[in-house]
Amino acid sequence: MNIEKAWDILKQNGYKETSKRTQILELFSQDDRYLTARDLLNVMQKDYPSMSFDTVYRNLATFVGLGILEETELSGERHFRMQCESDHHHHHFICMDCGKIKEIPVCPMEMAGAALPAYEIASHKFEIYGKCPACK
Amino acid sequence: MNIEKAWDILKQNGYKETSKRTQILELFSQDDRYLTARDLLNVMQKDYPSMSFDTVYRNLATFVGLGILEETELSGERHFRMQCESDHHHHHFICMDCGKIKEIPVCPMEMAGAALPAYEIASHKFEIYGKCPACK
DNA sequence: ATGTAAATCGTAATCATTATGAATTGGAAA
DNA sequence: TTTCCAATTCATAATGATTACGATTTACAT
Repeated sequence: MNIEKAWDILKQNGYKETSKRTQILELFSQDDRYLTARDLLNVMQKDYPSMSFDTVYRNLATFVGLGILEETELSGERHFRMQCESDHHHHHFICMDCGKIKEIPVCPMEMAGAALPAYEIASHKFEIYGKCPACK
Repeated sequence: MNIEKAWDILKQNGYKETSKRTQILELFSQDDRYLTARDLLNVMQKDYPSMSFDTVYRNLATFVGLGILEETELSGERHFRMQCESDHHHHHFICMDCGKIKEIPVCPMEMAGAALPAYEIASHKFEIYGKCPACK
C-alpha cells in the first residue's frame, strides 16, 4: 500500500484530503513496524504539534475500515501498520524487539477449514512472535 | 483441567486454599466458554456478593501463570477459560455468538517454522472465529 | 467569494486494568 | 485451642488506553 493508492481509496469513499490525514499516511508509509496510537501521536507531535487523540483514533478507525491500515493486538494494546502490498493472502512473523514484520506465505486455513464441517468461518488469526535475525 | 488438578498445582506452588479461589475455580469448571473479568465478577456477585476486582484479576493472573486457565484477546478484552485437558498441542475455533470453543487438532507451525530459518520463534497464535453449527 | 458538511481541536468521560493500604484469613506452631 | 504471621482479600483510588463532546476550523463544491 502506498500513499497514492490510499488517497484513491479515501476519495472513492468520499473522504476529504486534509493535512492531518496526509501526515498520518506519510508517517506510516515510512515506518514498516506496528505502531500504537500513542507511538503515532508522540512521533507526530514533534513535527506537527497540533494533533489530538480524537483525530488519531478516528482516522485510524477509518483507515482500517477501508483496508489502508491493518491492525493487531500486542500485549494488550492495538497496533497499526500499512496494509501489505502483497495481493495473495498471507500472515506475519512479528519481532518483539524491533517490531519489524516478515511475511509468511502459508495459510493454515486450508488444513484447518476441513476439520470444521458445518461451521461458519468468519475470520482467523495466525501470527508468530519472536526475534528476527538482526535482533537475535 | 478439573478442580482437583488445579488445587494440586496451586498447593505445589505454595498457594493457600481460600474460599474465593474455590468460587472462581468452580465457576470456570462449570462454564466452558471464554469469560472476561467482568463477566466473572457479575456472575459471582449474585452468589458471593463480596468479590472485588483485585481478587478476580490477581487470581486470574496466578491461574494463567500456573497453566490452570488459558487466556485470549477478543474485541479488545482479555478472556479466560479452563485450560484444555488435551495433552497434545492444539488450537481453537471460537463461536462469536455463544462463545463455545472447539479444538482444532492441527498446528500450522510445522509448516510455517520452516519458512523462518534464522528466526527465533518464541510463541504463536492461531484462532478461527465464526459460528458453530448450533448458532448458525 | 460563500455555504455547508466534514474534519479537527482541546478536553473530559469512560472502561478495563493495576496499584495501595488497611483489614481479614489460612494454616502452621505453640 | 489459641496465637501468630505471611498470604490473601477488601474497598477504593490511580492509571492508561480509548471514546465522546461541543466549539471551531477547513475542504471543496457551487
